[in-house]
Amino acid sequence: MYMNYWLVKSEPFVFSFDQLVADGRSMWEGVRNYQARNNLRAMRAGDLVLFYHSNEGLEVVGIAQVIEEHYPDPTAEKGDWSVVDLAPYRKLEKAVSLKDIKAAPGLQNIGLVRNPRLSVMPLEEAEFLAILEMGETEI
DNA sequence: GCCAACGTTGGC
DNA sequence: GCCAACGTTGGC
Repeated sequence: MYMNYWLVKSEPFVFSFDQLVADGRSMWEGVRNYQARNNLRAMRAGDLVLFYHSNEGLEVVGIAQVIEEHYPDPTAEKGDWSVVDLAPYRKLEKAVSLKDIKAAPGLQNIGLVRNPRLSVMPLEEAEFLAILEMGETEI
């Protein structure tokens, strides 16, 4: 079975990975960027999603899993926006910093570096696995 | 807190 | 449909 890999960003003081763990699941709401929305719509149930803390932390801290594919964003008052539901999958043994990602061979083209403002992005399998390895975590 | 990069809006 | 102006994101 083919699986897609993704990375989402969240400001930890707004919604952290620990909060996702505490809640058990979360609707990924509020995306108002077309590229990010289209990425949400391409997510399939079971896909794994790296969870990155932006603004504070600046590190990948955990893995989430898509448990509900896209549906209309109930928080959108107008426009054509989507959400997915995510559940916590695993916390990384060791957080992987943006600095280390930038310094890693093979991660030079990762969306996180090339397009730092995009909040939902696809990852190559090799990129996903490289970050897991840096995080000393196996799936 | 600054500012660069990018996306969106709106006048023409 | 172009492009200038503006707003937002997010690293530093």
